[in-house]
Amino acid sequence: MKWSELDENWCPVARTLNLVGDRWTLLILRDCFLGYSKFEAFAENTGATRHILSSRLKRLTEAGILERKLYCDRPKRYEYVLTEKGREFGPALLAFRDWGRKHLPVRRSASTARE
Amino acid sequence: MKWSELDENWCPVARTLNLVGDRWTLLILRDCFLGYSKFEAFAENTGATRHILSSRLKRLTEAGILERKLYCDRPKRYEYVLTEKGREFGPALLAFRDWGRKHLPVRRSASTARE
DNA sequence: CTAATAAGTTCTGTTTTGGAACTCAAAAAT
DNA sequence: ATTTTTGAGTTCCAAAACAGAACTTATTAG
Repeated sequence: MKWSELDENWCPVARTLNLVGDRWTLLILRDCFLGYSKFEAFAENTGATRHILSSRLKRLTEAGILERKLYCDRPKRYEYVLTEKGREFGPALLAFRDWGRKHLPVRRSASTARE
Repeated sequence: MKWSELDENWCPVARTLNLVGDRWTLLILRDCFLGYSKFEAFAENTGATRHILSSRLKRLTEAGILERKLYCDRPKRYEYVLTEKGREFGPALLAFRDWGRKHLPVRRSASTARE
């Protein structure tokens, strides 16, 4: 089955997955909720290659989840910010976070006391 | 970055994605919540190839999200059922469902009145 | 003039995936 | 008694996606 055929799937979970259900896309959205908006920041925080980042940001923008805004005119520089539609995806990420906190604790070396 | 390096990621969202953050895995879990448990049912409902299904079920089982149970002795037949850990993933899927219902309505041909 | 920064694009080699066919064991149908 | 069917996978190959690094473009800073 081609992934794109899920567009018209009767199941709203499947339709959602078709759009944002891949590894990097969800990490990019996490970054957005953490307040990041720049290409370089996404690259650094998610670990995605610039290649993939580029394709995912394009998709999220076309889907109206992110908006590509000019924040510097010369030279042209763009950033990506959540739209209302994108912000409403927050609960899904919180559910992931909560489940991960509870079921996938990280054995933390003393030096990395974050989270 | 290798995906497996996310195992020890400081971010619980990233750790969760490492385990279940791919297309087919989440559809399989959806099926589990809908009450399906058989290999053939997953194959039919998700549209995943048997190849991928096999690998994802293995991963979910090893992670303690599903349990592989013998339900027929001769011939040997196994089914996959959610563990408590797996059931607690429900809220995440509900969040996906809700977002999909709201933001990705399907233009429905009269014949497919479901959902 | 040279280097640095930001946001990408291009290139190449490795992985993962899609799709179909095949296996195995036992039961049901002809 | 053979053939077909069922369920749960495994194997094979071509096609698609991905990782990593290098390159581009525009402009400012040293």
